[in-house]
Amino acid sequence: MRPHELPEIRHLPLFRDMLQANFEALMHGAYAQAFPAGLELMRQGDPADFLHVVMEGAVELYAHWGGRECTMAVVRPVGTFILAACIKDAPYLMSARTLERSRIILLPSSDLRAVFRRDTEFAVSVIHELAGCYRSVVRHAKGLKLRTSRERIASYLLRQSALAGNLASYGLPVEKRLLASYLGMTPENLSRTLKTLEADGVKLDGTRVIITDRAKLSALAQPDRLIDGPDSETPSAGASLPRVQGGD
Amino acid sequence: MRPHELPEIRHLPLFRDMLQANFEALMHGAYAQAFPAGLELMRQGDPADFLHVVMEGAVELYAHWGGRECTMAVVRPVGTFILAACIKDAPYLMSARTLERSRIILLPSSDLRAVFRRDTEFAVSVIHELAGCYRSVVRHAKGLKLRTSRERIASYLLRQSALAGNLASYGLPVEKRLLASYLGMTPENLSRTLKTLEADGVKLDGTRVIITDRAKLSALAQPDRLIDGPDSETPSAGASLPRVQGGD
DNA sequence: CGAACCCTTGACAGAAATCAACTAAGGTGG
DNA sequence: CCACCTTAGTTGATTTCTGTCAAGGGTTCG
Repeated sequence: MRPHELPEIRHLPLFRDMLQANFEALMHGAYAQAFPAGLELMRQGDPADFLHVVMEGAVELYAHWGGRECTMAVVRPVGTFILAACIKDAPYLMSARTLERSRIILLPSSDLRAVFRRDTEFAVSVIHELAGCYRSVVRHAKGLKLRTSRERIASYLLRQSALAGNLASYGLPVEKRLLASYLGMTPENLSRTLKTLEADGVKLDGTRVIITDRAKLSALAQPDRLIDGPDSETPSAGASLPRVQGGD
Repeated sequence: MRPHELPEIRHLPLFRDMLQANFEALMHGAYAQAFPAGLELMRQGDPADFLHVVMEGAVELYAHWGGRECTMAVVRPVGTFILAACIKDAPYLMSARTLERSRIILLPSSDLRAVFRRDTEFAVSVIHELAGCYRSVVRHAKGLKLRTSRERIASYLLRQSALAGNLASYGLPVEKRLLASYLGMTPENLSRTLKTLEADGVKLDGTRVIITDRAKLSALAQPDRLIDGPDSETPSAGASLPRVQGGD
């Protein structure tokens, strides 16, 4: 592990309140590893042996069933994933692969479970983390069930604009096909719908998003803090940049 | 609160491991209340002041946006809901209404937060509960994104059959329109698709489900423990009967 | 008995997946 | 440096699926 990484981890909401001794114990069993882009880190159904912390790069969490596949979330530095499976000592519900070359720290889940049993502050942090993850997925599910794909795209674009500081123009953080899968549609559908959205105040130039009429776009997307969420409640990554939507 | 209710609550996974003194403290601020059917218990966006424990009856958790509405879960005795919002002291993401006449116990969320800060065993229970809720919603989202509505219906019917002890015939625990909403479709769509499923090994007679060819139905539904879940991981309600799928 | 309400069915319109072809960009290897 | 290959993205044609609107049958409950 690199010298600058330890304090970065320590400052994560998940680890910042625990006793130093326990933090050190937890980190003692940890090890960092670099992975090339496109590597499958875990497959759904595998036993959960390690909590993963993304230090550099990006990781896609996805699910598959009956030959189909869909993106569930993207985790960026500094964020953690598969906390829930580690805690329950249960099989992963999602697979994970690197989207770029990534550095990831692995914490043995048995250590994790041992430490929160003796460190109440850490237990409270885990509780908050899980509650945040839970609410994040509920929001995702609400979006899928209540909004049309057109509305999901519009609100996604507005949400990203907000994350970029309410800029009218910003770059998409992920490939379009991944975005389509995350939003629950096919790439063809996304492509076509994006084109029709030009009439509603947003235009795409390659990977560049240009909001031409925010009011109009908002009228369509009807952003709602109970779906799109306030920044304060972004899941694992505290002040970082979960560009698609984190989660565990 | 009734005399028999306290031990029932005490035996819930969420409360069974905490210190007796803390359990008593928690219950001191609690009160039970009876509600008629069809009453809105809370509206999404409201502040989370009470953890709810369903002792009798049934509660529907649902979400709304832009004039639309959808069912997210049904909670039955003995189960809890909105734990996550209580912990984060954040607004509810879902509304709740009684489906039948129900008895519900309300625990002030401030007491809850105070107690798990000083009772590690309780904190660990909360962690497990939340992790279970999280995994439950992830499964729901996976079903929505990976399966067609036809497949969702088929696997739902098989899942319920399993809960009923793998009976070939059992009664639907909820109204069809609610089921449709839970499964992410319109009542009309459910009605029509159910009819076509007669060719795939399942028949409905009113509210009665009759599985005529389990192998054929399974081939269509392709039940998957990473979506449909093993019983052991049902969310809040331990050995109880979360007929649609619990959750918080 | 009447009024809701649930469920079903039909007809239709809209949305989305699928299949296929084509472009453009990036990377590889000669 | 160029030819080649791979892959993301777009576009079109088509089919399938799904939501919507409307009407009718059945049940429950006041």
